[in-house]
Amino acid sequence: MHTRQHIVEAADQLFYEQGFEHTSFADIAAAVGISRGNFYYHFKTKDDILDAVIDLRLANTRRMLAQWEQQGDSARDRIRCFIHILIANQGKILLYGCPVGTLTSELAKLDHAALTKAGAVFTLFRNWLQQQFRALGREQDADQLAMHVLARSQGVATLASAFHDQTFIQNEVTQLYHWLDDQLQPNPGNKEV
Amino acid sequence: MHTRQHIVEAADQLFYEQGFEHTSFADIAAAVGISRGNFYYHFKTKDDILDAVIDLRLANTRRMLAQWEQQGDSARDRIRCFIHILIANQGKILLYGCPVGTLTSELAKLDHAALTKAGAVFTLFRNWLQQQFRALGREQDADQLAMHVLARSQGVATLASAFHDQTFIQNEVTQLYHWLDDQLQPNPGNKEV
DNA sequence: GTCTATACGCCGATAGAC
DNA sequence: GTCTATCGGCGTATAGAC
Repeated sequence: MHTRQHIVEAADQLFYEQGFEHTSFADIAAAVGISRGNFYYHFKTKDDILDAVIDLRLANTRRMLAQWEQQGDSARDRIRCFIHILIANQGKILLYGCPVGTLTSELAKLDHAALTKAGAVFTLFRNWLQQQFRALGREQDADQLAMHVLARSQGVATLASAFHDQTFIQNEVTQLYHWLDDQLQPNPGNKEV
Repeated sequence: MHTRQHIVEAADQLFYEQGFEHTSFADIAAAVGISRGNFYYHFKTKDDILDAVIDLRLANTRRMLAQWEQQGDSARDRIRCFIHILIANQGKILLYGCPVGTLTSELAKLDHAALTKAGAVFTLFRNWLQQQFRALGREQDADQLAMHVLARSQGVATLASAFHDQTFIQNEVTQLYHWLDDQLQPNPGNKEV
């Protein structure tokens, strides 16, 4: 029971830092402090571990979104919470990129069955952001705006990791905040969606 | 001589579609139509193949950028050439994402020595875009604008692949074109960059 | 230059003792 | 629940014939 959760948490971290395929049972076992054999009492296959890891990420994401929902005063502030992840997690992002984006990319290339499930984490963020933009009165293009924010964040994470550039994250986050405020007071001369 | 180039080209494609680590010598040998043993006459290690693949990508990128340099009438048109890759390669992008971004992400997680070299492809685009923005009179923030365009493109590729959404690419490319034109006629009310 | 045969290690997975 | 021992397969890489 306790061990199972330790395995999932260790795998979650290792899949992020080393990649899914590159992480072996030996790696996870060493991180948890158990033998390789004991492993199969808790999980039958490696794919089962991946499944559990994605479930953990889905649960963690739902909890985080719910927390922002209560914490943020306005939809604007809540969207800013999302954008702020780039700052809060910048240390890990500089080293390993975005955990959601890099996992889906890897699974896509592996043609792995869990790709759809991994993409569900993206969908959680997408729907949540969509909801916020609807609250801002952007019913018609709420989803487009949500995808735009997601894409901008992904790009920032990828480039920041590739160039190990922390200042770049700061710059882009500032621009994203400005972009968000531009969406609040629609300017007729502004061509941005 | 001839075989060597075949190997590099096949590896280039397979590394893109399947990932570097997931691609075995057997995969490349099968694609080229040679035996695994013959392989080692041309390359001593798998890392040597990766090195040659990155060299190929660097050369191809330089050629493409030089072509845009001649073809495009204005710096604006040349930057549009870059953005247009998302449309031109959308089929492969929907399946495998961006070849530059996904390779650097993978190598970063593998802690691979070739990571820096792989990042040089990004730098080629970055410097070229920087040059274009300088030609547009944006000397002071040319690099920031270049990184912004790179990041936006990366994000679009990642999300398009995750959601297999072709329309999303179209939308974001249109927005990028608008953003670019906004940079040409600086609007005092525009808070972007 | 290209082939076959093979060494050697790591991986995922299983069997069975404790 | 946890362990040790072990299997079969695939991976990179080597040796040597043609």
